[in-house]
Amino acid sequence: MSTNLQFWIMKSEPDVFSIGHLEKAKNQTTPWEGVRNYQARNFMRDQMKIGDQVLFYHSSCDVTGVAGIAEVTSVTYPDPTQFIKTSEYFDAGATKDKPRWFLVDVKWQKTFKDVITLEKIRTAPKLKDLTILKKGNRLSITPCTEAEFKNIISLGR
DNA sequence: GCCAACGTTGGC
DNA sequence: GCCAACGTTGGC
Repeated sequence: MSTNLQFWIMKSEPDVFSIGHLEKAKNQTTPWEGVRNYQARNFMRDQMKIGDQVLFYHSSCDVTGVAGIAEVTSVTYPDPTQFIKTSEYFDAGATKDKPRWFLVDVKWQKTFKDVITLEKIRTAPKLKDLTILKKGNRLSITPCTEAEFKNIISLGR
């Protein structure tokens, strides 16, 4: 594994878009559209690279936690939904010349048999510094270390 | 449904 | 540039 790869946790509400949706999507790939937070946007625009590994997190649902693995499969490009007037993600302040929102494509890799629950993650001593566990953290995209990434996956075994 | 925490907006 | 008001996130 190349050492310049980065590791991420990306949240999605499974009622809207789950790991199952991603697995069944065309090419098992989706543009990660709808992010309207500057910090999360900046991660996609400035830091994500093809091959980066993603933990797919289910939020605001019955069983919250990491539901599977995905991978970044595109370079950054403007989120097309910001230009679509009828879209809930439409942004009147964005133009094609000066887009405001950027995204990457994400491809399905694996769906865990059981969701690795937030509770399990929270009680793992090695994961005590994980960003999503910090008080008040609501960011939908956060980086994690390779060690944290592997530790989370190991909780499912 | 509640509510803490955070981000954004807009008046000044 | 400050900050109050408002909107959103997301666990519970």
